Amino acid sequence: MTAPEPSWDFYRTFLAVLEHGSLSAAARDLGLTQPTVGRHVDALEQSVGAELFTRSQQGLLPTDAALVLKPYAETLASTTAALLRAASGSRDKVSGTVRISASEVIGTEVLPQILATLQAQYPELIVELSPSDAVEDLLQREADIAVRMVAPAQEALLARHIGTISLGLYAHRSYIERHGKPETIEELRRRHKMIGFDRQTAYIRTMLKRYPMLDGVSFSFRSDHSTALHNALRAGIGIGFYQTPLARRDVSLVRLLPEIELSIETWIVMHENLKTSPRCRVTFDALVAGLLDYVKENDAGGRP
Amino acid sequence: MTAPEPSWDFYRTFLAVLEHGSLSAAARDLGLTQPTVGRHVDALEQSVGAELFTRSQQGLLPTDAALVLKPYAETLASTTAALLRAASGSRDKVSGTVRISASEVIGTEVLPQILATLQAQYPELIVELSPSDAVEDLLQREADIAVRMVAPAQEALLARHIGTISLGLYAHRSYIERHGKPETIEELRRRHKMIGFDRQTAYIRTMLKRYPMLDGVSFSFRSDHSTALHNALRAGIGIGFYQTPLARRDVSLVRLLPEIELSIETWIVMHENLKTSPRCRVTFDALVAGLLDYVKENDAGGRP
DNA sequence: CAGATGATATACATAAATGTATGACGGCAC
DNA sequence: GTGCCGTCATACATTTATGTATATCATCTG
Repeated sequence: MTAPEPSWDFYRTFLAVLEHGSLSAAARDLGLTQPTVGRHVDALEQSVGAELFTRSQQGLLPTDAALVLKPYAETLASTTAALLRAASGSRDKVSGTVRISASEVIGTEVLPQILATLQAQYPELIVELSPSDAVEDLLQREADIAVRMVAPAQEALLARHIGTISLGLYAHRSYIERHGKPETIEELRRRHKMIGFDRQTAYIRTMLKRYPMLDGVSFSFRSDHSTALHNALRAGIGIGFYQTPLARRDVSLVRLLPEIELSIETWIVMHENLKTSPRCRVTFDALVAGLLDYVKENDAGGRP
Repeated sequence: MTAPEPSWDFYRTFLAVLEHGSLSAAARDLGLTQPTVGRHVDALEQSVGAELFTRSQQGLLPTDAALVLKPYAETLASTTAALLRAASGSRDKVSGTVRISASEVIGTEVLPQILATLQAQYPELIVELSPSDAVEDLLQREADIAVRMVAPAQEALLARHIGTISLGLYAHRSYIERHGKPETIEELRRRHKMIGFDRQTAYIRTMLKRYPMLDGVSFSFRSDHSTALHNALRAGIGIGFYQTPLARRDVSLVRLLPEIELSIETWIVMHENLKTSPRCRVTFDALVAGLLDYVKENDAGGRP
């Protein structure tokens, strides 16, 4: 009755099929062949006692059962990846791979510089940077180190509070030239176009909670992609929130309504048990130093 | 240069070798043979580029590298186990396996009754109960449902606050007959023996913080094992803290110094994405109902 | 409608992993 | 010391898993 525990490799194959939607595509990805992948799926279905896919000739459609199992398989995949990262590099030298998770803005605009100097110092260090506003779970080992905007509430995590990054309203010079400079919130609401996020993110809710009078502003451009938003801002499409330290680096950006200011807390978080790993240690330290520098620019040259 | 990703089965073998300390023992456990296990370890060492064990003829000693990888492998094992539990049972019927983590006291003294009625109702439900004071990590899927004494600080978890369990000082009637009944804390400190935990647990620290005058009481019996402690208490060895609802069930236990009272908060916690699983759902609900009943006994027949 | 493409399924040959049998070494009890 | 039991390592046979080749069907394109 009790089927023997399936080969753990079946889970890898299962996940690949789930992600690619066909045996053939999964086989290409895994470096196997289509019959083998098919047999793996058969065997796994046998073991778990449930149909995982409804086969058709244009691919495989996952059943509900397969979707239930998907997050587990994803955990397996991220854990094996983390294991291999942990195994990479020796315990004395700074070498091997470290995976960093950060928000899109921080990851694309701030971290590259910091990591560049780090890698100059440690040429054998390989950095995987995952700029994403989806929170990757450190406990599930999706990343080794994370730059986060929420306080970590986890025992097993080593967290370092960096400070507060301030956000202000900015527009490109060219926008101001065409539309003028709003001097009051009322003007902003009535006569100007804003740039914002596509979804009601936690960030937006925070903004409205702090500045309820902003409710009802019209948006001319929405995107979930931070870089696209920033490029839209720089292209003069409209007015948007921008991290103050970043804005200072671009002289063509003009601060508007300086009384409006949001702030986000920043932490750097790492697994407790990675602190003995030299590559994670130095990366953590470099991120701390670099981001402390970054938040310092909040007020540099600010109201004198 | 880049070794191909090792078979995920190697991790399972690796973990078994780590746990059993020898190729042969691991092979027996896995239902493989010793040469196969040896080859798996060889292959994994090749893949990660590090020695994992120093071989000797009385077994294999894990290297530092192996110890670094151990927690990852353990995560893999618990995840695969959770995956199989998730796959067990259909989505309509209450069947399959659910794994519950709880403290030793709750797990041994309180839950069996609750689970008995649950299983009478759902004969196809299989319950795995892990009574342990080590916190099993729900995010790592070591358990499906946990009864916890600390507030869960995790987004992805569905938590239900049960209430407060009160703890009081109790002794068995036979102890009182022999040593008398302490009427003051001073008497307790000077003339009585207490039963307590072996280590300085968080619980002990809480106690001393709340009742600093208890510092310096002498202990006649210490153990990390809650059941052993309670049996010692019932055997009349000494005075100890006991959960009030439990003590009420045993008429031979006498409450001492009723002004001394500790309380522990109780939560029931489950994965967010398990709430669609009928077996987890009904188990969760049964635990909630049963433990709400249990904490109600705190004050039943209390100070009138 | 014909033909190219991409999908799964099956039959068969091959390569790879596993098991069996055995040897060598070390600890432990008597 | 001797016998016994445990360990790992190696050589060889066998089973198992995998790859190759092919058939069949669906979809899209011209």
